[in-house]
Amino acid sequence: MGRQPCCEKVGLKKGPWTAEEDQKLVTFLLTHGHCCWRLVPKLAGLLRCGKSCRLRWTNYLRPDLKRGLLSEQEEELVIDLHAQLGNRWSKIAARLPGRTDNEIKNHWNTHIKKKLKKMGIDPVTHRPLHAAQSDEPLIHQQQQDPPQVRQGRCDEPKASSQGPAGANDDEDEEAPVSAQPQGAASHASTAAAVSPSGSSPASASVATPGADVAACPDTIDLFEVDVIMDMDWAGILSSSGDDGAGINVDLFDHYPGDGFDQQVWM
DNA sequence: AACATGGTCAACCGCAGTCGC
DNA sequence: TGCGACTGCGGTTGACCATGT
Repeated sequence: MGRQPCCEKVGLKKGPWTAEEDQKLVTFLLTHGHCCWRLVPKLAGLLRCGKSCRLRWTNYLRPDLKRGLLSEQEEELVIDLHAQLGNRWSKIAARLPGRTDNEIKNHWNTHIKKKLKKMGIDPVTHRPLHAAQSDEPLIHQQQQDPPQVRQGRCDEPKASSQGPAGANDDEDEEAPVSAQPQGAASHASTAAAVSPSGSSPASASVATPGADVAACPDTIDLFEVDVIMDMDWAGILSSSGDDGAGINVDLFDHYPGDGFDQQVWM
């Protein structure tokens, strides 16, 4: 028997997020954090599944996200990391603070791939195209092993299995920069890192969190995302009913007075 | 000016891994 | 130990926008 779908599909909205939905989600997460994503949409008053909320948050709404094109340096790093890690975008993203796996994946597929091909390099093997089948050494020298990780995680037994090469599977700990994939990455640095360039088409209509920070209540340090994530959910849940169905939380109650200007988010 | 084509990127889908009971 | 629930990840899709004809 198959697993239940991640959410009851009935009545749930799909497709692009509206500014209003973004606002609800951001407001809720910044206020309460999330205990389990499944509950977030219910508590936040969204007709979305938790998965969709998580994706929207991690790929677009997180305050510590950089926006705009990858710099030359970042691009080089991506190529380098791809040569070592293969299509493990989340691992690669962990090395680029403020960038998401989705963003890097898209950039790879649309820009870097072409660029490499133009340069005569096979984007998969990172070898010169004409020598793709030969035993010629890889372009990126730091590869001790052939790209055994090739396409995705399925090739390795599992990350936690203390992989064959301990040296290789602990990228996480040796990551020079904030390797935490989630908001934990860089509270202090996030403020500086946030650069809501708003170059994305969608960003014109949705929140640009970095800019909004100042408008949020001072009771919440918006960059303490991971702290927020540890907030008292039990209390929230109990105060809002436990079946989640009849939850009726006024999201903006948590913003004292007019300290939070909803319009700022738009 | 209208249409066609290509590029970009946000969002979805489904599978795999992890955790708790 | 097995099972189910939940989360995370990578691949893919489709809508939107820009450019070319």
